[in-house]
Amino acid sequence: MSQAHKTRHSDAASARPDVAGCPARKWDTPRLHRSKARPARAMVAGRVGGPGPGGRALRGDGPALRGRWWQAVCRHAILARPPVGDQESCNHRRGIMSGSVRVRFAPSPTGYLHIGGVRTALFNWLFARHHGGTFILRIEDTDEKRSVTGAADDLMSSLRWVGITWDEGPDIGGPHGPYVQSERHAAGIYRPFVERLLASGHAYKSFVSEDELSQARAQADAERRPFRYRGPERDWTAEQVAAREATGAPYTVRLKVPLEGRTRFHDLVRGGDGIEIDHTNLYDIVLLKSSGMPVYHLAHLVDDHLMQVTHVLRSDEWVPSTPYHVLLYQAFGWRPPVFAHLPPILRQDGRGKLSKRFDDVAANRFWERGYLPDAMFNYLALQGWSYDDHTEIMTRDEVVARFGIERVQPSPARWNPDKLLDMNGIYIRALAPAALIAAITPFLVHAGLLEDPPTAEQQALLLLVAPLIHERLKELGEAPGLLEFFMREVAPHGSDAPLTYDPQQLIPRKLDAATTAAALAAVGARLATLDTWSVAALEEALRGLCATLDLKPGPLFGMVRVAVTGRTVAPPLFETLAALGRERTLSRVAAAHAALA
RNA sequence: GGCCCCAUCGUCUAGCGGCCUAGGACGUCACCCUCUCAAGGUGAAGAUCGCGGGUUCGAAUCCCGCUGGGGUCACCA
Repeated sequence: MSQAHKTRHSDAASARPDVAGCPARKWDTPRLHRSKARPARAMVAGRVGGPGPGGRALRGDGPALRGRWWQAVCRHAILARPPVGDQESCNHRRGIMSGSVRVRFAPSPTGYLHIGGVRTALFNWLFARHHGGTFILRIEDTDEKRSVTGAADDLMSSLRWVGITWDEGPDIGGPHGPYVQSERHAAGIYRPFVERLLASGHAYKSFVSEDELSQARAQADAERRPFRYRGPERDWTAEQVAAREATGAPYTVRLKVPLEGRTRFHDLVRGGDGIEIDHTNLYDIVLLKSSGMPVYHLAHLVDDHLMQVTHVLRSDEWVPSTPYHVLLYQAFGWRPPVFAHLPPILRQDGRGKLSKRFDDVAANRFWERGYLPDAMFNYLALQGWSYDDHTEIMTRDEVVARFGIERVQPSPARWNPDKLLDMNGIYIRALAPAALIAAITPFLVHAGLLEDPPTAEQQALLLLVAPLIHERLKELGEAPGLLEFFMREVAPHGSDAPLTYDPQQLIPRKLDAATTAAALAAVGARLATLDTWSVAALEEALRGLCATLDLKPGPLFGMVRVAVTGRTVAPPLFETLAALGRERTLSRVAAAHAALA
């Protein structure tokens, strides 16, 4: 696993961090390696099948093969059993095989996109790319009250940042546009479908007011019984409805859910016999608000049908409302898509879903926190999906080639920032030197350590200094703190106070101020006369001084480190001195010496 | 509360009836390397596979019950 990965993020490459305000970076081919990792038997390309069920990854030769093969067959048998009939189900299979898989990510623009949303988008994207299908982005903004202006743009840049690109979407259009529901509503797309349901008796106009509803709900709560609204209007005659409508009373359109029976649907992630719900647990959901705007249940379904979506991969929380959707498909006489409900990502403390209140998970903030998109991509791919028992670091292409719903777990994952951080470190270390400099420069500029753009002199310094912190970085945002003393004559940790010394730090353990001062004076004298200011010469000189002063390297180098950097933790000493230059080194050593007087 | 889903080390996971005295990774700890910190190396601790019943010659793997956790019950998505 130590050789370079040659192919990376094919179609995502050009869409890299062009996030608003996000610096463009140069993405060299990283050398991903971690010597601890095994030679990865799973990396053998032959194990990864081509697209389609027949060619899916049938890994694990030997006894496991049969099991996996059967599982694959069974999963597809599930596809073959949707409620509409054999002809239709064959289409499903054909769909996957012929590469006509169509999936979508359909967020609502109610604010920032969080990491769980990105994961849902990612799995859809991976599914589409793996099967050579189409990935659609659709904005579901049918909630006038909650929609936030600018949220859609923000959300798109979050997706682009991790390298998720769409084939059809609001900004690029496509054969089934527009891709924003409010625009589709304005275009009158949904109305005919409501009329159709009304005409066929699958839906009805409901005249209850919101007040009446909340009252009824409150009463049901008080009586500790479930509230499941079934409008009395569901049995009204056409005349009754017309009469009421003539009064100008506002109404909603509700789905007339059958009072009896059960509805079943299959789920690719869970498998088994599917999920079945008794109609007595359902109610007559609103399809059309009194404002005339369709509700999610109706809008998404009409759009999925019109956009010929074949597979719905969405978050777990939609399971309870899926029966309504199935009923709606039946009412329209349409073939439902294949459902796959993705496990949620739980909060770090495990209590509930991810939320901004408890974890810092706004997707659009990760780049500014110093995360690499590749690291995020890799981490997120592993939240609920795995390849085998040991392969974790994978390029985009590898994940695309290996991804499959069969290996998506039904059980929840938990947000694990430590793991992400570790991966980020791995990806940072894999950056080529030039890529590292490009990656950290915006952070240094932001911290006021570099001009924007950096001067030639600053660029030269970066070239010298960036490699010193390369393997010490886990977040790019740590760069300013680590490099600050190269660029400013100030105290560490962002303070504007001049460089000052804490004698406690300056004086090594078991030494006193006088000895330390004497040693620093000797260091100053020696370095002042050094012939060549190079790493090798510096090391030779300082090691020589150890003998002269009868000090061990630890204490001597330690005090010089504090003198020169103002801190006890810093990059390797000789490289640091070499980069800092003779003049600044000597003046700081002198200043430290003075501080001990 | 009703309904639904889920259940392997602290966390992410491997496991598809015998390859399991349960494998890997993160995190933790120790040691090595070493001018500090990292990185790297070696090793350790850490899971009676939530509990209880079955089925089976054999179960982490299949079935049932329980418990626990999560989701959902809007003119929000």
